[in-house]
Amino acid sequence: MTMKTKLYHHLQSTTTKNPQWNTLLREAANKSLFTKALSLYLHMLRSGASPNAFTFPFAIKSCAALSLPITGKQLHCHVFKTGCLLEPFVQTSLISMYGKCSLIDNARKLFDENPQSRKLTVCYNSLLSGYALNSRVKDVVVLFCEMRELGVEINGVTMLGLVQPCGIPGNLGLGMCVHGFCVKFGLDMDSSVGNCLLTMYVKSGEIDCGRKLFDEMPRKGLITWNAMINGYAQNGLANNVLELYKEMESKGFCPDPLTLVGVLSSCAHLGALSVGKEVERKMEGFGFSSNPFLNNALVNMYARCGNLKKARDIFDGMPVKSVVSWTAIIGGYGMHGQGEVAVELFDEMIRGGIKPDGTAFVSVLSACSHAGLTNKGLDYFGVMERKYGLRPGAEHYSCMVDLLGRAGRLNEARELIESMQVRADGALWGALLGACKIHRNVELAELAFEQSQVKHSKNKKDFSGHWLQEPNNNSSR
DNA sequence: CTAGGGTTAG
Repeated sequence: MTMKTKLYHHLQSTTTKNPQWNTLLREAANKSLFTKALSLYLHMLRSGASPNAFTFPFAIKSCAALSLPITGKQLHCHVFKTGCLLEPFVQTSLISMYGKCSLIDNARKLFDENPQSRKLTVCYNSLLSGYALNSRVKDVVVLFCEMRELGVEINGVTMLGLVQPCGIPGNLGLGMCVHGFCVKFGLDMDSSVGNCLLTMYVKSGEIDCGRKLFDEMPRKGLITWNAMINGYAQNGLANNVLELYKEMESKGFCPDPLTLVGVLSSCAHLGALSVGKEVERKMEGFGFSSNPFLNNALVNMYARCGNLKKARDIFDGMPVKSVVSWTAIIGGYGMHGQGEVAVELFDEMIRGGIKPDGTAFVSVLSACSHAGLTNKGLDYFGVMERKYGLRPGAEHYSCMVDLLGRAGRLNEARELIESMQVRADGALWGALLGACKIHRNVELAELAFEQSQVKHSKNKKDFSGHWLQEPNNNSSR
């Protein structure tokens, strides 16, 4: 091949093949085939074609979805070299990628480096959603105020960034204020904003507010129904879940995996095995059988309903087991008196390289407690903070009090309570009271009873929302 | 830029 033909081939590949690569990349990313999208991008580079402003966003999006910050940073370099950084489509995808990879400061830097950012709603929106994802509530509010001061248009996506972080406990006051803003901007009936507000209320435990909003929403979509169903499920209102699920089906909506997750978890709580089995058949019928969320919920459902064999079969058949899958099966063995199996599984999980979280420790500690494996439980409790850096919460102390209490080691239980750094809750006093009853310790029982009667407030710290001024009718929109 | 999900003692 002569120099001339080489050059010709090169030119042809960069000019005529570029649109083809872009199309393939876009299609892969839009189908959520992110690994494929990234490998297409690499193929493209190797073939000599040069990426452009229509290439980068899809590659960057794929990094964000796969949580690959290092590849993301490399893409940032490529963007810089090709001079596409000022393209809003490219810039917003980079900001979003940094936000999703928890590199929010990089996102901010990118936003600040481009003076054009402060004129565009989409740039603000991408940074807002990054702050929201990283629970940086104050930054969200400050940025929103800045938008209003500069007169940048506010749209539904802006409000999503504002509403999302209000679902975390303690932010409900701000959330209600934000809801007011949505109404004033006429965006509360925007379906995504409405769904987001609904989720915010149910996550804050304000299930009645959520239901009111749900009933008022004029155009309820599948996501709306799912948000309400899962809201009930997360608040332990399992009967409401089944009722609403029935209503949803009667209205002709077809459930998707998210619907069925909430329904299955409620079946688990109610011990409603027959409904659970019906859901399992539906899963198979709709082709959701390999959904890991649904399989975790299914393992939990069978375990809680007492069918440990079925739970174990599903668990064993799962190709990828997360800490949630392990927690479900460990808890299942634990609550049915097979603490030895639960402990073995817990150790097997650790040997397999899965890091236990606070919930996994709750399930193994309670398994030890039920099976009388007192010292084993004490070992786990010790290792929890020392080895895994997990600070025990009230729920862990409750398990420990239960564990020590059942073993008759009431003084140790008492000492443990006295040494606690977290506030005791009703469950802890209940566990102590139960132990006192078994071991006939009247004096300690009196104390436990007294304490268990104290109302344990849910620690709802309200933001006053005074950072936000009332919106003027003449600004924005 | 873009709304909804699984596991947790008593």
